[in-house]
Amino acid sequence: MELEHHLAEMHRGADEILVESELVEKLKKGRPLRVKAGFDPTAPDLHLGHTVLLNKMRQFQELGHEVIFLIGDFTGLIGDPTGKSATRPPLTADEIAENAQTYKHQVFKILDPDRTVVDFNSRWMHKMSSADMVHLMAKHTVARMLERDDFSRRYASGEPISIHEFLYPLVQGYDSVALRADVELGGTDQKFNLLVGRQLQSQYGQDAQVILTMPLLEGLDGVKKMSKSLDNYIGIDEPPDEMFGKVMSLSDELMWRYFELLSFRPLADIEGLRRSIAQGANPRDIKFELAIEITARFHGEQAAGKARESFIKRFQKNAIPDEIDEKVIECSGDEMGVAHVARGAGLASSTSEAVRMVRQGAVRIDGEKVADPALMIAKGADFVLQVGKRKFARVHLK
RNA sequence: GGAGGGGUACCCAAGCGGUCAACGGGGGCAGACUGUAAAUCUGCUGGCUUUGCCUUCGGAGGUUCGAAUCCUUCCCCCUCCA
Repeated sequence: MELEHHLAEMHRGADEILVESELVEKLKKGRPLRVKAGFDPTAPDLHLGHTVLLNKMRQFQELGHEVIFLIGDFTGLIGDPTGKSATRPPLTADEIAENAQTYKHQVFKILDPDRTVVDFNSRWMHKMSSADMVHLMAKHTVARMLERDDFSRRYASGEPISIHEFLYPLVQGYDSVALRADVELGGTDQKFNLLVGRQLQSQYGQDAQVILTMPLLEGLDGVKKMSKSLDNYIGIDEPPDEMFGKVMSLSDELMWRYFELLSFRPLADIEGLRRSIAQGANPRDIKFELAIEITARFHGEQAAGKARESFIKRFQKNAIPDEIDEKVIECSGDEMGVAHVARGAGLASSTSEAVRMVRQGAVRIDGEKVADPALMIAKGADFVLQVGKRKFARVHLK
């Protein structure tokens, strides 16, 4: 009974569990499992996409298992294999330590700190000798490496593959050996690497880990995976209003995906919500529920409620939100052009862009549309400046 | 080591001496419409002291009244052969 419940929980949201029978065997032993999940040290700003995995880790903790939050600082030193940009400068020890702190701060909004071991793969990788490294490399073949989708695709289409990229799966797999992991969690894109871990463990005489993959969460665009570099993410440190607003901007279709992967509500509940829309409920109201649940998780119930209020105010009543940033802008002469003010207030990234915004009718002062890009504002003025639908600032020209 | 192909704005991709801040597509942003969204339509999409000026087509030089386009050289990537 107990076992079946365990398994059912583990299956929730999961894409694959390999090999399930081995998982059952491991569970039957009755001891807590060592569950590993690796994270990249260079991107300590977590977003909701990462939390899909964190939620799963938390679930394992709740089921009584030991979770290892592994920071791949060694792997990070090698450099990003898929990055097109110039080689990433290696992180210093200080930077890594700092990132680790940020990680902890963010991760423990979801994980239970008392039941989480934070570790770094440099702990064993730095000690590894060149000879050991050669031994490790000897455990895998080029042909098998090329089985990996992205490698084979790149190879076939003539894109470069650096030798060191082959080290990635090996090192990650070796981490499982070093940690004697029973289970490794990861995104579906990690499947290959996770499987290498299994293989290496057997070759090093250990029981192979079970792997559990979680789907990748699509970003705000609904197509590509959520990522910082694509700027389609919701960061878990974002202010409540921002977070709420972003969830509300999801398309109706995408909303269900978020319910599935991020909500803690029982699946039956979510089915109920779907039915209510079929029966004529406004999808917007259902989206409110999602936005509240997610915002409350990171900012508390109260902040979530407030975010909802200001959202309604801003969009449904088209009013100016209560809490907006105040900006004091230094005015050198007697007056200053709107475009400069907008740039100065951080509402446009360049003067040229600000001018464009005005021409497109996207700029408002105290709710009034600005028509002339050359409009001058007198020194000492106080007003609310709006660029587009969501960018506001209360400005004082000093 | 040899032969060939290629490096253009966020991405893809035209252009191959002036009319090029650079066609087209994607993406993004804005406006209209909506339910906030999607779809659709329209516009914008290097910067600035914005009816004008400045910097951009892998880097550096050069030819020219004038270069993304021609020449030299360097760097990088790909393919085939060894």
